[in-house]
Parts: sequence; structure tokens; C-alpha cells
Amino acid sequence: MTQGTQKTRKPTQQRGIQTKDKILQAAERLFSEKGFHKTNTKEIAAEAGVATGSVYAYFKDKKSVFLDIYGSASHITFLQKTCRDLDFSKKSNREIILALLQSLAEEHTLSPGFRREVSAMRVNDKDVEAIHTRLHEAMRTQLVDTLRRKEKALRITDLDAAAFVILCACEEVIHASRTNTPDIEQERLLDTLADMIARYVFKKDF
Amino acid sequence: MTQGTQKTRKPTQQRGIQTKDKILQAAERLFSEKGFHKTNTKEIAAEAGVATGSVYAYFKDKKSVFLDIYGSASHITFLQKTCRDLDFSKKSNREIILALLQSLAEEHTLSPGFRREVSAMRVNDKDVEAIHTRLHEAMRTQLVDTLRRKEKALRITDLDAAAFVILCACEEVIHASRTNTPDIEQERLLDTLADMIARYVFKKDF
Amino acid sequence: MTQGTQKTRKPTQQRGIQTKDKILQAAERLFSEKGFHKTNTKEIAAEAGVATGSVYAYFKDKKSVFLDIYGSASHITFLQKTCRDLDFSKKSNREIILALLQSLAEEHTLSPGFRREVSAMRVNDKDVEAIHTRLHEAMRTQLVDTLRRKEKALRITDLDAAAFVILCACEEVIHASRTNTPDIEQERLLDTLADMIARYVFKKDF
Amino acid sequence: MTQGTQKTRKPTQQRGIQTKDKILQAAERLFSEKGFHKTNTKEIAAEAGVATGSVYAYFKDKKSVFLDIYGSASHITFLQKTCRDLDFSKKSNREIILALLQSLAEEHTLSPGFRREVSAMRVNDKDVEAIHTRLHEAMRTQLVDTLRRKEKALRITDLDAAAFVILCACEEVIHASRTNTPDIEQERLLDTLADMIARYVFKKDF
DNA sequence: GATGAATGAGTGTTCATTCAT
DNA sequence: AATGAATGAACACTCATTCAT
Repeated sequence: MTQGTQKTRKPTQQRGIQTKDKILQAAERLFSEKGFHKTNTKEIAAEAGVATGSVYAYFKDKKSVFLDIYGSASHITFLQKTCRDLDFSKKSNREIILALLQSLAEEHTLSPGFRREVSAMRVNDKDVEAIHTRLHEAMRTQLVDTLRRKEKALRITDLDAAAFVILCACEEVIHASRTNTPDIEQERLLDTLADMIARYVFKKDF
Repeated sequence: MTQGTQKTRKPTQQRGIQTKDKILQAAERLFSEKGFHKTNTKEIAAEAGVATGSVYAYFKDKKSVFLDIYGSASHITFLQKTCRDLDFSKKSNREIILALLQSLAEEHTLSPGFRREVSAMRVNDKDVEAIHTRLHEAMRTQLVDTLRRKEKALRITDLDAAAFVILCACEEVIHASRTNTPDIEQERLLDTLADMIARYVFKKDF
Repeated sequence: MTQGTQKTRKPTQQRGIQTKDKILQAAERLFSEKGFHKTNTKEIAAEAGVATGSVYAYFKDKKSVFLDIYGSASHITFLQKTCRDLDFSKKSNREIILALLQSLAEEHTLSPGFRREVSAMRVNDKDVEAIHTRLHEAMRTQLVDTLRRKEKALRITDLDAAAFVILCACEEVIHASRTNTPDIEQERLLDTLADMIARYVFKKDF
Repeated sequence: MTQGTQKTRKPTQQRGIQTKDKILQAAERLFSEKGFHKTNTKEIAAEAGVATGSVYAYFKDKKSVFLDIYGSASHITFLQKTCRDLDFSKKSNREIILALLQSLAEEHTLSPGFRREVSAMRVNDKDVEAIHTRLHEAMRTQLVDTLRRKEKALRITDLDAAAFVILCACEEVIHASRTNTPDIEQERLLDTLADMIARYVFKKDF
């Protein structure tokens, strides 16, 4: 997905696929635990149970291992499902928003270290930033579409800007509520955030 | 402020203070431009016009130069002034919030590189995170206090959580609107955000 | 020719011979273009359309591929023909020498890269040097024999030393005239060299 | 001489000059013995009695250590003196040429390994070739000038081409007579070469 | 106080060679 | 016979830190 050059191996055989997967999983584990810069390629190979050279058989360099993990379908899929599955019919507007937030928070919980690493790397690396922007935009589109399904209930008209702002707020609140060793529990923060968003987006909420 | 060991010099003489200041300023310039990891101590010394060894006379190591800059009064002061100066009397609630946002955005503009670096480093470094949390809390306190001054106009009661969420939203929207090479201009995003916050915080806003 | 160990395959079947040939040809092409050190075995295999492992089925290691090419009959044959074909009867002495030079220069033109590579490797590798010496000696013998055919016209008596010196001169002039991005055209240099040799070797030349 | 970038140290202090010299001498020793490619930077540092990093303080990279040695004044000076010191007055033409050859041969004797390495590297490296060409041209100029001093005795008119050809012949004969484990002693070869050149260059030589 | 030369552990990456299939 | 995935030693180069002057 990231490579494509003649030099990196594109595994077709069973064994090759397994090896690449082992590397990917080992790398994700280590990047999450120790961060990108503090993980070296020898460790990745060791953790994956392969030789150093094998990492370079499947990936151009260390960074493209990272990019492959981050850009992989799983990340996109998860984020999109988060929006798609919002069930508008059965709940109050506020509950709908809260469900969205909880879903997003859950994803952070699944690989908190990796998410942390992404937010560190993207500020200094064009390629990481590009993927982050792509994912952000995919989510925005999804969110805009979702909001349109309840158009009559909406207060706001500039859905694009609203979606952008909402996603930013969610991202940072979830991030900060995990790392800031807070005196306020995450649940209370998500509640508050849901309140703010719901009140902003919908005409009434009761 | 960061050291205290016997090894690092605590300048009392005029000359020593000047040297330390030159290093601090040079480092801030370089960290902002190139990031922490891509700036080496030799460059800092060169930019400051001192010898490499002098950096280690005043600072334990490279990181504590960073910490000293970030934790210095100037950063706190700025952020606190931002809140303190909000003039509640003359404007509508929405205008007040917008003024807050613009002030925060302006601070990002003053040293965007350094802020970028902070948000990268804090996720992997306890010490940086600690300072960030401290600043965040200082702002939160300030914001809570400020809101209390207009208590009668408020919709919300959990001011602590609200302040936390508001600040997170501001931080990320400003950050993202700078880096995401956005199809939406910053002004439109700040407007949107101000709308969201004002409607959330205040009983009425018209 | 170079191996003989039990490990390397000695092809008897049609297919094996073809495979070995494909490798040899691919390697010669790549060594000529990119040099020995900058060509890796994977590339050789790819260029030959075989698997990496097959190279090691027919050759002990990378170097013995090189040795096999260089020591092969084709190289000797060409150089010897160059001498053998000199037609002494129809031309002036100077013209004969010039014809020799042009023939040698032409061979350089046919595979300049490979010759270049030989002259680089022989200085650091006993085996390459050995082949080079062998070829040089073969040529010397040939040249001595050739000169003997015109014995009466000769000035000189120490034909062995003369042949050695002549061949060295030819080799380097041709080499240098190709690489030194010269301000003097090759033709003029060959003319000059022919002059020098003819005047040295023959009693008269007019 | 080769660097000049801001990154490589230009030694002014006594100690720095000594260190750079130690590295240069160690490298020349190792390159001569084992060749450029088989000498690694750690070895150079160890042989010089300094740390690996010090090599990179004074030289951009491994190759520029080589270039610095080869391009240094000593090499140029020696070659030029060789020509300049030819004493035309007291000897026969043949003796003059022989003196030239012996002087050149002697230089090869001083650092045979390094010369060998040069002739290997120049065929694959633009920078090495450039220095070689420069030295060759300097010698050519010198030789042409020298010949002009005996203009009346000359047979030839195209001095540039002649000088080029003569130098090539000398270079390769000396080189080959050292490495080809020859059945002919060097002295005999130089004698032969001197004969060839003298007869070519001068009107009479007896 | 100040200098800047010296240090040396650490890292990403390459590639000749092997071997299970 | 042939494959190509896997190996792992080797190497050039960087840079935070120290210390003799």
C-alpha cells in the first residue's frame, strides 16, 4: 500500500504474507509501547521473530512500516463505521452524539499508544500528516452525510465547518482525557462534550 | 528552574545571565523552526554565539533547555492574560467568546513552530506533558473564574468540565486549522467554534 | 572453469547449460553497465530471468561469475585475432601498427564497461590479476610471433620486453583516451602512438 | 582542501592539526594495504588512535578522506618536480628520458598500494578521476614545457599528443611491471621504454 | 567562566549467501 | 533443477555529552 517499488517484496505466498503480518503486528506493538523513535528496526525484527533484513524485504524503510500500519484499511474502516452505525431513530439527539463519542473513545482505547504516536509524528512529518488529513476528511464527509439524514432537526447550515470543529473537539477531549492524568473522569468530560455538540447542532434537545 | 544539581551553573553575574538568555533564545528559535529532534546542541550553541560546552554549563541536558523555555513565565503569562483581558461588559456573549478564540489563535501565530513541537513532545515525554498539564490547568482555572464573573448568564453548572472541554476544542481547532491545509479558512472555523461555545455556555445569545 | 567443488552444479543437460549461459550474459551486461560492486546477485538473477538461488547453483560466489566471464574463451580469442589478422604484406609498417591499435580500441568500444571493471578489480584481486596476466601474456606471445614474421625489418632485438611495453602503452592510451574527457581526440592519440611504436620497432618506416 | 562546508572542522589549533594529520596518515596506510573498500571508518579511527566521530569532524565522509590524500599538495609537487628536475644539459637524450622514468617509478615505489587504489577507484568514481586527470594534465604541461627547452633536437611537432601518450605509456609500464609478477625485470622494461620514447621524440639519439 | 576538540555508543540499511519447499 | 524467502553480519555516519586546556 505504501511501497510499490520494485525493491520491496510483495508477498503472494502464504509464508510471505505471514511474515509481513508478523512484522506489522510487532511494529504496531512496539510503536505503541515505546514510540517510533525509541523503537529500532532490530527490535522490530526480534519481536516479530524474523531477521533484520526481512523488515527491509517488505518495507522500504522504518517509516513506511509506520505508514503502512496507520494507513491500513482497519483504521479507515473503524472510523467510518463509527459514524455509519449511529442509529438516529431510537434515541434522543443528545444520546446519539454521546454514542458517537463513546465509539470514538473506544477506538482510542484499543490502541492508545499508537494514536499517541500518530499525533506526535504528524506535526513533523508530511506523510503522516497526509494520512491523518485523509482520515479526518473521510470522517468529516461521513459526519456531514450523517447529519443530513436528520436535516429537519438541524439548527446549523454550514455543515462542513461544523463537522470539522466537532471532530477536532472530540479528538482532543478524548486524547486529553486519557493523558492529562485528569482530576475529571473521562465520562464526565464526554457528557459535557455531548451536551455542547447536541445543543449546537440541533434545534431542540428535549 | 529545571536543574538544581551541583553541576549546572546558576548564573548570578551579569555575564552569566546574558549567556543563559542567549542560549534560551537561540534554542527557542531553532526548536520552532526545525523541531526538537532535528536541532542539535552544536547548532544551538552556534546560534547563540557560545561554545557547545556552555550549553551544558547552564542546562543539564538538551531536553531541559526545552523544558526551561516551555515552562517559563512568558508562556503562562500570555495564556492567562488572554483570559483576564476578556472584556465582558461591552460585547455580546458570542463576541466575547470570539475574542477569546482570536487571542488564542494569535498566540499560536506568534510561535507556531514551538507549539507544534510541544504537542509532539508531550505525548512521549512525561516532563513536557507535566508542564502542558500545568499550563492547561492554569488556563482552566482562569477560564472558570472568568465565567463565574457572568454567573447569571450561564446555562451550565459544571464549570470545570466545561472549561476543560472548551479549551481542548479551541486548542485542536486552532492547531488543525493551521496544519491541515484546509479547504475551510480559519476564520470560518473560529466563527463556528465561537457559535458552538457561546450557545453551550450562555442561556441566550442574541 | 572456476569452480569444481561438489557444491556447484556442472550442467550437462540442455536446460542447465542454457541457464548458466543466461546468467553469464546477464552478469556481463550488468557488470559492464554498473560495475561489479554496484551490481548485486539479485539483479543478476532478475536480469537472467532465474531465481537468486540458481546463481549459486552454477557459481561458487559472485566473484566467480566475474572470473568466468573474464576468463572465457571469447576474451582471449578476440585479443588473439587482433594480432593474428594483422596483414603485414599490403601495408606500410606504420599502417600495420595503426591497424593493430584500431582493432584494440574497437574491442574497448565493444565492452568498455567491462574492461573498465577489469582494470579496477585486478589491482585488488589476485584472481582477476591472474587472468589479466594470462591474457596479457597470451597477447604478448602473439605479438612477438607476429613481429618475428617481419624479422628483417626490425630494429629491436629484445622482442619480449618490447611487446610488453607496446601492449602497456596501447592499453593505457586507449583507456585514458576514453575516460579523461580529453582535449585531444582519440584518433590523434592513436596516430601519435602508432608513430611512436613504428619508429621504435622498425628500421625504417617510409 | 576537499571540504569547506560548515560542518567539517577546519583545524587551527595545534591539537586539531595533529588529529587531522593522524587520520590522514592512518587512512593512507590502510588504503594502501587493504584498499579503500576493505578499510572501514572504525579501523581508520583506531589506527589513528582517535574516536570514530573525529574522522567525521574533519572529513565529510570516508571518500573525502581518500580525496584529500590523493589531491594533497604532496602528490602534485612530487610529479611536477619529477619533470622540472630533468637535467637536460649533461646527459644524452636517452639518459634524460630514463631519468624521468626512474623518477616516476620511484614515486610508485613510495606508495605503491595507494597508487594501485587510485587506479582502481578512478574508473568508477568521477571525483577520483577528476583529480587523476588534473594531475595528469599538470604533468603533461610540465612535460611539454620541458621538451620545448630542447626544441631543436625534437623530431615531433604535436607535443601535446606526444606528452599524453608518453605519460600513459610510463604509467602503465611502471604499474604493470610492479603487479604482473613479471618474467621480465622492471629495469629491462624501463630501458626498453626509454629507448622507445627517446627514439620517438628526438631527431637522433646517439 | 568559557572553549571546542574528542568521544563512542547507537542506528538504519544493504546484500552475499543459504535452505526449506 | 529451480525457487525466492529468510538470514544476519557488516558498515557509514550522527550527536548528546564530557573534559583538557
